[in-house]
Amino acid sequence: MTIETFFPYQLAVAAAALSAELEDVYRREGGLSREEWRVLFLLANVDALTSKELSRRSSLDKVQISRAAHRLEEKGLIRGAQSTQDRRLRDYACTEAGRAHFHALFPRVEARAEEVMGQMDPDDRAALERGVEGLIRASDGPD
Amino acid sequence: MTIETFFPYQLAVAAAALSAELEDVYRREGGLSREEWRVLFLLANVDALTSKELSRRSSLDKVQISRAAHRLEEKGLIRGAQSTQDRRLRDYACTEAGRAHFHALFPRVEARAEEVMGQMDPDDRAALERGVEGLIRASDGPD
DNA sequence: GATGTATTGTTGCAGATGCAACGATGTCAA
DNA sequence: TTGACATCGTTGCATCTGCAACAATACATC
Repeated sequence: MTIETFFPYQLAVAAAALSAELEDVYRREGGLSREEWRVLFLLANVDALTSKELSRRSSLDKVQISRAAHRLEEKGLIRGAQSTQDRRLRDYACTEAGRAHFHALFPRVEARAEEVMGQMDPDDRAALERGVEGLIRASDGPD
Repeated sequence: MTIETFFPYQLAVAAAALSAELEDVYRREGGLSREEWRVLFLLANVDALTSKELSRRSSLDKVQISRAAHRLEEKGLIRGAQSTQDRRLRDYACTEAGRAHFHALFPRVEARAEEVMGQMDPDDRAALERGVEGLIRASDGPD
């Protein structure tokens, strides 16, 4: 048994490779960290989300959300305010500048992803997409 | 388009979930960081490897290898010395304690991986393994 | 050999990260 | 209403990480 054939290692390497490609785009061309990218992604297509929902849907913890949101506010890409329904939470929404920034950036990120995924055998690619969904179901599954 | 259906995000989440499960084992039960785990994994099954080979085969850069190797040496799990063939490099080898530590730890890590992977539909699992190999080939491919 | 260039491991340092603690707020039972 | 407990966002702090610089070594060319 060598590490190159140990499946969890293979999965980590494959995911890191694709992630690094995309991060190269939204960091260099968009000036965003991975956490900021995820938060902006979530907010760009909806009216507003609470910090709690952002955390759950981005797979980031509350500290990461707090810090990423601060930086995005400083950049003028989102704005946040104390929630009126539960004053422990904060409601976040995209600014127009944030929406524009995201919609300018997203096609480039998507294109880079396609550059990598497009090199795969189509059947391998379909298998990967199916398998990843299966693993996600198994991970947050009913245990 | 929401982030939950964006494939690169799904892949990152799935990989992070499995990785966190395994890290929980080799960190808590083995006292190893992810970098230390990979280096020990590589050295446990061979006579010796140079720092350069460790870096390439572990997908870690030279700084990470240098620091992980230092910590493993402090713990008495590996030993290193300047290579005689290329004195810029270092040769690393497992100690007996290191080999014993790894072979006591590995089945537990493998078992945890099986706990997660075993919850997958067998066809999904086969698809995942095939897809990951395909993505790795596409990543370090002939481009 | 001498010299210039490339590669490797290590280290310093600035920035990022994870964790625990804290105050503020909400919830629920009495 | 009061009190006990839970949840949320933020902040300090210790640690980790990535990046650039550096010294040592190897290699190619002359």
